[in-house]
Amino acid sequence: MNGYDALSVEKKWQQKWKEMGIYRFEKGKEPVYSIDNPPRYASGALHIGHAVHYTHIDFVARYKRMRGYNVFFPLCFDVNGIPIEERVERKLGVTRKDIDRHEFIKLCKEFADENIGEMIRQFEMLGESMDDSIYYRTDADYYRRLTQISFIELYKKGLIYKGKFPVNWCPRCMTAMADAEIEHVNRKTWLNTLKFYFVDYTPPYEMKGVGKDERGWYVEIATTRPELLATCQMAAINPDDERAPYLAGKKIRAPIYGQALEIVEDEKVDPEFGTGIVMICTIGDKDDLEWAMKYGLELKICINEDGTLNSLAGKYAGMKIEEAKKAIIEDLKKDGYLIKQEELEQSVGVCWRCKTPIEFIQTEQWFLKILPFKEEVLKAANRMKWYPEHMKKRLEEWVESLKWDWVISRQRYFATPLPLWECENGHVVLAEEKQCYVDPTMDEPPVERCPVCGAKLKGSEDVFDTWMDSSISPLYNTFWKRDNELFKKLYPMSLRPQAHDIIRTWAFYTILRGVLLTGKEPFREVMIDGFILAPDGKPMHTSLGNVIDPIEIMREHGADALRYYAAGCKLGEDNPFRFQDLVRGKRLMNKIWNIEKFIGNAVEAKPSPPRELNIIDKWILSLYSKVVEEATQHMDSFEFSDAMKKIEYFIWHELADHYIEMVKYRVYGKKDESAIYTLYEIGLGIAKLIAPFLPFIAEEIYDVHFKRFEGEKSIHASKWPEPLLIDEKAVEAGERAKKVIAKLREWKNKNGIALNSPIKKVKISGIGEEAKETIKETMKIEELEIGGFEVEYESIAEPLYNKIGPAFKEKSKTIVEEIKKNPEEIANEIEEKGYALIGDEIKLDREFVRIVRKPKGKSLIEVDDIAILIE
RNA sequence: GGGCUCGUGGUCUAGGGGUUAUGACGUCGCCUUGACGAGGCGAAGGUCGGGAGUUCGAAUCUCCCCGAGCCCA
Repeated sequence: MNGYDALSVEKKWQQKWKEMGIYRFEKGKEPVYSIDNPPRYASGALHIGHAVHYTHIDFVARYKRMRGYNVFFPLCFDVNGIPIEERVERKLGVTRKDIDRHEFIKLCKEFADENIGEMIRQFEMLGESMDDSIYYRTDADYYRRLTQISFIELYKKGLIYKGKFPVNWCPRCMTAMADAEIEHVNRKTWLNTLKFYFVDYTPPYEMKGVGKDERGWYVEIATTRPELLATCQMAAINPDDERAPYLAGKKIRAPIYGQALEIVEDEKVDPEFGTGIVMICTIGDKDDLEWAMKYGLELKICINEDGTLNSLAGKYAGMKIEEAKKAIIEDLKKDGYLIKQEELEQSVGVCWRCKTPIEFIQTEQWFLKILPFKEEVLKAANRMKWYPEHMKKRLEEWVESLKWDWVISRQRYFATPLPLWECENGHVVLAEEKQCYVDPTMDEPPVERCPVCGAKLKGSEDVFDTWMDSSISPLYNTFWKRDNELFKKLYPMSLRPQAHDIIRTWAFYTILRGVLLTGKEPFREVMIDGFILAPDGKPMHTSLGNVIDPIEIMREHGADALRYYAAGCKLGEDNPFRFQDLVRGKRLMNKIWNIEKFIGNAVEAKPSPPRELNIIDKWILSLYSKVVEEATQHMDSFEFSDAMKKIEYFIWHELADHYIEMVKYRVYGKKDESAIYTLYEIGLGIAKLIAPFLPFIAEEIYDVHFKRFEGEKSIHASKWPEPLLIDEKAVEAGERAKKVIAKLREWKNKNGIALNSPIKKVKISGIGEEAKETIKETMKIEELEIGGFEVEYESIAEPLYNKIGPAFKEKSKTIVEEIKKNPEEIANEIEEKGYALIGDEIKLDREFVRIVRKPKGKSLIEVDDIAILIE
């Protein structure tokens, strides 16, 4: 009855908050807490992982605001790159090469625009307190301008170069790809075992993988890529292989093409794979490339940009890779080179969008030097605080393993253009900073002709890898190149929140760019989130049918319920989605709602501190104050689940279960000023404590019960609570009263007595008088005596393991056993003599045991050393 | 194959050297008392993925194995 109606309340505040505009960053106001909010990729629906991550970020934003910070938390979208191009291509059934470049870009922008409106709506539903007055999108001129300016600066510093270099290439998308864009999938393929005849060598005897036929002796080599035979330059065998002494250094001939290959020893060769001897083409996969570097092989590439073979491939030139593979296998068979074909499960690098296998090809690309800056990046990473700390290791491992520079150019359309023109002789003219944003495919160069050779200039058609855009978000956010004064104040940013899958991309590139362009790390703290898994603990996949839609969850249970789940997800860990958390969250909210209703009914005017506080009020205020302290500490280190748990336990199991029961007699009718004051302070305080987590219900509670007495128009513009008082004596007395009352309630329950039915006479021994009235009134005891009856106590010794262990080592076990066997005797002995004798020689001092007093007798109710007698 | 992380009652989770192992969801029993039955009281249920080791003592540390996640190869 009168439960909390989340859905209608949330709808109301979504609307009102928009009108109120309370989440505004104010330029110049200190102190600032700035969040490098991940720009949401403008591809469409919010998934549950996004929902939880952005909710975590919102916890921080709301908390910091309440702590008095001027919070910078932008509403922002990432609108560059291949996924949007892909969507548009698929939607229109075309490839971008079919339409005009600028027409295509326009279509991409329109596609993004359509999504952004819906995504803003989703953020509102979630209760995100992002600030739309500092809105940005990464495809806007004002943003791309910075990408270009940063390129110009890096170029002038000599960190950019153009080079021929083998790059990952998707033959379908016709673009170079960063390693990060490559997915690995398992595919079935044929492993072909081929004969490579020796040039002029006769092995001493037949061995595994070495055979002889009418044409002579040969080595068997297994390969999945026979179409690359033309570029084959070496073969290798593991030095531990027993055949190595006979084969290493010998020469063999590649089938069909006939070039001679030397067999080398290399421990990277897996002796178990195929025949244990591999052929090395310069560029088949990354291992090949490493070998090519290691042995200084010439880079021979037989695959073109469009996935056809070039003239190196001889008669197979012009064929597509798969076609050529089939043809060459036919020829190998025909010519007697093919020994056998086996099916093989193989991990293949594919384009993350279109799943076409990636090839290495030689292209002209632009590079940003990163290899010389590994140390600096690591140092910068060390100056930042990582939550959780172990995430930093992932970055370190990545940086240390880097082998080549960053390919920053792409052959795409929907991204930031490189701000440069080139002449036919390869001279480069950079755009001027003031020209940016500039699109060299449309705009004029700053000079008419090449200043070096006078040739005509042509605008670059290359665009940037979108990480070039993403990794300047802290520079954009701190007004770099827009307002130098602000930049000096705001950079580095306070916090980078992100997920653990892009440590090697977003985090790394951002730190690198920050270091290269400013000499400083881009943020002070990094908060790394894990993934949200399906309820079954597996990653969510449409094909597995285990996808959870956050929008549906919110429509059914409300955003606060979803946020309650998010609060239970530990930072940095992968969490399965838990429907049970929604249930618990809703119950908690209902509980809080009713507590606040009780408090609201009791309070008529804003109470001032009373002349004297009741001891029970001091008790609950102390517990409350401790929770405030603990929650604050947890929030400061992004331990949301710990904070939430502490707050929740206090609200439900201290405030509701005990305090409110104990205070009712002073509220009904009497309006005790100490009680009203306490209820008001805690009622308001807990609403504030839950405000970052459950912003909707917190606001509604504030609006209904507290706003008329408080100054702020929204709880989210109010101050985070401070501890009020901590009185250990009151805590002790309150805890004892709580135990007595709990025991009496339990006793009533067990005896089928209604909780509010009176008890005639109760005697209690073992507590003081402080809380006598509370116990008497709460339990409706007509006559309560403290003391007033003889209780026999017995002392019991309990072993203190952490004391006994280090002192007695291997004898500890016996001692503990003895104590457990005769707890009373040992306690008595220690109380009399100061020590107890165990066996003949072990003297057990008082410091090794805890002596507990317990009432003796069965007709009593006992809690610890308290005895209760009901007559 | 490598780096990092995780594996605790039916389910999810806390705890990361000291011995009745936290709580939630679910289950069972009792209780309509003036904030709340979306509540209260109580109960059953785990020996902490498996194995070995270090230690007086291990869910907690070390090693190996098994399973999972992310990234990389």
